[in-house]
Amino acid sequence: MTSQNDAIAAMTRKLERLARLDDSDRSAIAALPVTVQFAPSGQYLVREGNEAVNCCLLVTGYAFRHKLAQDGGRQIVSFHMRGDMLDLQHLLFPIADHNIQTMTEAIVAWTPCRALQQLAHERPRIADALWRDTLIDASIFREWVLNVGRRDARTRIAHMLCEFAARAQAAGLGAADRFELPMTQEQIGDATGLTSVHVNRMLMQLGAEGVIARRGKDVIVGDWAKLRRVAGFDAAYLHDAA
Amino acid sequence: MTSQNDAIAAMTRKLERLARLDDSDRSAIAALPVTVQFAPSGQYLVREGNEAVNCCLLVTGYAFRHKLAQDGGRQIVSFHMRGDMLDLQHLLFPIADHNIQTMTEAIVAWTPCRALQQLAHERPRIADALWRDTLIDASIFREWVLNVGRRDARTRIAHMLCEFAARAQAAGLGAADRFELPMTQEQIGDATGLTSVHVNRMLMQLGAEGVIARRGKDVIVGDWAKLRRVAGFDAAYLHDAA
DNA sequence: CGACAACTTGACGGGCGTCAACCGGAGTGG
DNA sequence: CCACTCCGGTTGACGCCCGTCAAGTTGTCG
Repeated sequence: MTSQNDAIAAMTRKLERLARLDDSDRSAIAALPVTVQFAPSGQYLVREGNEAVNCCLLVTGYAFRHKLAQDGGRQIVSFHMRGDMLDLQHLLFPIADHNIQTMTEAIVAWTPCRALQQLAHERPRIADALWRDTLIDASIFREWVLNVGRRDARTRIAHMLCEFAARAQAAGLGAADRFELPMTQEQIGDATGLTSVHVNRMLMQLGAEGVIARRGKDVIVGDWAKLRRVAGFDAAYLHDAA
Repeated sequence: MTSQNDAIAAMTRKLERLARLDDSDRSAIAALPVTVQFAPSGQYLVREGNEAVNCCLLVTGYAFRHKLAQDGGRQIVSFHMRGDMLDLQHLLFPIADHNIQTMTEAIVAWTPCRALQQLAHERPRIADALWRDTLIDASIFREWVLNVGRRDARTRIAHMLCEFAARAQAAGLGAADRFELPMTQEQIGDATGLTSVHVNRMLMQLGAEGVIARRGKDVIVGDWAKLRRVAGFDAAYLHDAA
């Protein structure tokens, strides 16, 4: 019960940041049929090739999208956190073209794609919000193409840290100079097109330079200006999603 | 005059492939205010940081999107051809987050973003078509992240060729085994995260293996099965846009 | 406290970048 | 009509960043 309300509240908060909603929009969102589910770490939420019937909202925890190359190599194409809607990329397609998997324990809320589509058809402001969210995702994908295509290992990882920190803070997670980095170094490697060994080398180097420090899964940013400089990070591509 | 009709026809054809339109949809599209422009090769159509007021349709010719890294490195994030709408990625944002540039001489048609937005609000089928188009672009971005992140040089280039051939054919350009490859090897390098020198080496190698042959700007595919195998190409991510 | 995943570190090798030279075709101007 | 220029393509030599392999350490959970 209460977790359903949490889910609705999370979605409303997210959409509210993307477009100006009125009360009737908010009550239409509240009327969505929602099923809440607990998911352990590593659970698949969407599988490539399967039909995406329900649309998934991440209420708590972290998840990531990934695709597999023919040789078995895995490429993570985005990370997701509390409040993110994970299936809008599939909203108008029958078949999923990538996988989504939890990275930690998570609570997810499912709602039928049909219901969301209908909401979008009836309510232009909600349609705009959903559409804008998918466009921000697309902008992030483009930045990732640049990241893996044209930056060296140290820069790539620094950039990934900047983006994750910015988004985490926008989602109300972590503090200005400290946030949780829930993924393993192998997952960082799969996101940046590197191996876990080399990710480790670069993280150690950034640590030795005093740019970041690590306490367990937490990252403490010692020098934001330098981290941004190393990363070549400009948050414009996040379009105020952060 | 006639080129305006060409532009409307091209857009209608494109949207028709993305959603089922009726006559009223078609006449609404035909009523869009359109300005047709000739653009020489290398012309910027959209600049990062500028406001995207008008939305651009590519009537003939080729174009590409790109972003610049801090060190001056350029990453091309997509190629575009006849019939593609180039600004839907900016439709709901004030500021462009990447550049779009022609790759050949081109004819482009401009229509106010506002007019398209309004059309989308009034006509759910057109909204679906436009939205679906942006989702396909996003799916292609994800595949490119995989391409530059997890495939070696030869595979990357082969994959890029497969995608371009598939999309060109869907756009009614080229034959089953021969198509124009309008970009320079440096542009191929910027799209695949390689240098033009290495692109050349790989193209020569694919030629020596009999997979492809080149006649000027044209590519002749000698062995489709092998090219697809080398590339690890599966067209599912194009979602029948090809 | 044992098992297992994740992290850490070192040695070595290769794929691709860098630099440099040369070639070939298309456009240009005398 | 030919010489000049320039851009793009082609090829070789060399070196480095990062992958690979392997061993050891730390941390966590049962």
